[in-house]
Amino acid sequence: MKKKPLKERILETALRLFNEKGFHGVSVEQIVDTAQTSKGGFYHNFKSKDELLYQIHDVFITYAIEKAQEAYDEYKTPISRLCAILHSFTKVFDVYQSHITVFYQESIYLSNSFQSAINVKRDQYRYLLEQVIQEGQKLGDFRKEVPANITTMAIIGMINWTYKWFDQKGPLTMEEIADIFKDLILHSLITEQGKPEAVKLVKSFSRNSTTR
Amino acid sequence: MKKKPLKERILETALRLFNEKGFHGVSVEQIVDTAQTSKGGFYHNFKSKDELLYQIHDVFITYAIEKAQEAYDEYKTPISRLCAILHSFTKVFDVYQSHITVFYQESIYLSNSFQSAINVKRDQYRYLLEQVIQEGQKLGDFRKEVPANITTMAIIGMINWTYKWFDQKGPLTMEEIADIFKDLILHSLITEQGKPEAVKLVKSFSRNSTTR
Amino acid sequence: MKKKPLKERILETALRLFNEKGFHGVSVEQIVDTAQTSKGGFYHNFKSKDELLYQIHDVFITYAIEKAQEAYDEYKTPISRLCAILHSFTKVFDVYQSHITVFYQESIYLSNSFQSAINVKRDQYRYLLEQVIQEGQKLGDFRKEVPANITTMAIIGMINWTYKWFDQKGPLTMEEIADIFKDLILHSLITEQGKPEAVKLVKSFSRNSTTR
Amino acid sequence: MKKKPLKERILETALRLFNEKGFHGVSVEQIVDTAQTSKGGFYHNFKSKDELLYQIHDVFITYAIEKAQEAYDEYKTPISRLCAILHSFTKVFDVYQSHITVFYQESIYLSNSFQSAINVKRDQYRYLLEQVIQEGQKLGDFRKEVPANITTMAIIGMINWTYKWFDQKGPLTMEEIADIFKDLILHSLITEQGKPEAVKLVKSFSRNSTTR
DNA sequence: GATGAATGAGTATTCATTCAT
DNA sequence: AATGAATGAATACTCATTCAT
Repeated sequence: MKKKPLKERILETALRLFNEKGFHGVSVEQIVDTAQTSKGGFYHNFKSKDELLYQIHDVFITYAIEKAQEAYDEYKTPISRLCAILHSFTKVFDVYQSHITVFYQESIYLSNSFQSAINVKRDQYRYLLEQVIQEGQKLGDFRKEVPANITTMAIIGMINWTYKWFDQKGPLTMEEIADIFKDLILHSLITEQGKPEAVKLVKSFSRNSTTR
Repeated sequence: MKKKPLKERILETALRLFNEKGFHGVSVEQIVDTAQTSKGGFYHNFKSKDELLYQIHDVFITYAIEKAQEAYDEYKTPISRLCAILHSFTKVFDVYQSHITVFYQESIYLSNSFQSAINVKRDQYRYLLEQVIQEGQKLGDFRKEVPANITTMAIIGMINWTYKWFDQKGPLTMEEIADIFKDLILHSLITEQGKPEAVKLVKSFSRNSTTR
Repeated sequence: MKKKPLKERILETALRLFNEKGFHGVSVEQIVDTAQTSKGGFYHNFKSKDELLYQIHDVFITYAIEKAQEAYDEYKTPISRLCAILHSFTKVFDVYQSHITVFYQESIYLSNSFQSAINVKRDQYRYLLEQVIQEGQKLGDFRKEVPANITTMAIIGMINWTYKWFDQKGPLTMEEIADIFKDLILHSLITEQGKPEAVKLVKSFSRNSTTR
Repeated sequence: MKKKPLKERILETALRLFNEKGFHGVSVEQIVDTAQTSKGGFYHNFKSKDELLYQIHDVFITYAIEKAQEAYDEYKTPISRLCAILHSFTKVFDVYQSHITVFYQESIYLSNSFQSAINVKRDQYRYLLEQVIQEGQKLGDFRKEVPANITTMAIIGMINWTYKWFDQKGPLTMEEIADIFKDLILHSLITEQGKPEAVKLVKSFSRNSTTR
């Protein structure tokens, strides 16, 4: 019956429960009962409930950076890279939706040492995106009027907030939403110079250009 | 010495503490000690710790809707209304930054009845913004290619996320950030038809138009 | 029925139980059950089980110093002072036998800060006795061949060890035992010069002197 | 690398740890980690943590009795026997200082059956010393005014208490301390008749006698 | 003989809430 | 209105012990 190793079983169970009721709404007892193990089994695998929370954070943020980095590496122009990074987030979302919720909702409760470990990776993610925007501005594809750092945070906010409202069973898939985000973000940043490339990546541009 | 009424003192103290350590990181005892009152004083004013959390939520969301509604009412065109609503958020931020953090961080821990009360108001806020976007699309000022509801959530995410990173002592004021957001959002939505009006509201448009 | 204040009731109950089963052999639950109160009642009065242990220590050692100091102050010669201090311990024993057992048995488990607080007082007690012996050696009443500090520890050992074997229901009272200790100790320390005074304080000396 | 047999390694490690932190301050896990073995290795050699504690007790008390008995057997007069027994304790101390601490500190936590096994040997030790004193009193070497049993406990207390304060790195060796104890004890017990023999065993007596 | 994952009863402690004063 | 002593259910965590390998 129980195929999966205990540690994994605990992690997944905890994740699901945290996602439903929040970190503080779930007791270790509930976790071990649901995961069909014992207190001992839990603490044999995790030093504390806090460490479990950290691991959930770490799994997600590590994966998110990895996917974003892959997206960055695969493409060579700022516009295509930006689109690819936005798109990469849909993959993260597919696999780790629950992690994301827990990540943004409960990170305040991580103990200090765990928190700084996470912040390092969080910053890496932000930095990657900011880089792409700066490169785009340098090359003249993106408007220079908006500061790269604030723009980065605006985009990150737009993306991250989806964890609050995205519904798996809703009318749109995460991929479709990502396409809309790409559309909005490219329109908000692109210069005349960048439009030809954008046309290939976002449908609405073509119409836009032809209309003109 | 203690000028303010007890209830207010408790609310403010709790808010500050919740903001620093999270709802679950603060006990009623800490609140009453810091607010220089007693357990009795607390429970005389609040039915439960949960109700206190609710009141914090309610104060903020009520104020946010009010300001957004004022902004809506004061202006008559979608473009100016959108700008005004974005701007209104800076006022909310100035007064209620701590509330906002608690609101987005801890709402999961509100008991069900409180949660639905809050959700009603939360939806009102969202609806107001969505209305403006739909009106703009109808009138041809905003692009119809992007769905109004997703766009609304994108904007809300962009704005709300600021509570995670905005720093009072940072280089930019909330007002300056709001101007950047206006710039980004208008560029992402506006049509050729809307540009003349946008020019008056956002600096960068003028440059944009003349360049062309 | 319950006349005594809760804190006192908990202290006495805990003391009795610790005395019987040792600090680690008694749970907070057992204490509160026996003392007819609740976990909350316990922790309202004591920060931790450790603090309770500390208080037991402190009550005893404070009383012991006080009685020894009184004995010291009441008499003026080293011989009479030594006898009085030995005698004072019987009073301490009468009132605090259980405390003593816990004190010597469990002090290793006090947390560091508590431990140093106790050690300060423990040293005071030792110092008082050592003073008396040094004074006696200076005046020529006590033999100078034995070092005062080791002699002090020998006496303290002799006295303290009684907690391991003294039996309230045994054939001898603590007072009678103290008389025997006085006898042994004076004989082990006294010089020819000191004997006249010792005669008045310990019976066996008279016989000793006349026989000669 | 690991020359010693596992059981011995565990015993020594446990002893050291118990000595530092007390029986309850050390977990089986800490023991096996420090001793570089496993839970299984532990329970293969000891039925329980309790049995390990018992073995520490037993090793020490058995050795102490053996040395005291050897001292008793080697000499034939009460005075020389008393001195030899006091001296024998220094040997025990050299080899088993940690055992002694654990013995006196933690014996309360031995389970009943183990406790009675230990008490039998403890009584043997006491009995041996009491015998010597009674013989001395019978022969007229020791004063009859003091009861043999209380005197025995006084001596045992004096000796045992050293485990609380003796410092390996202190100014005096255990042997020197034992000499002082011999001095004090003989002075406290000896009669005129016994003095000639005591002179040979304790330096200060000679001075004493000549002075007279 | 040896391992270490797993157990689960037991522990100290916290904390929102009540209520007599 | 205000106090703070008292409650007791709930919580995270420990640890001696077992057992399949």
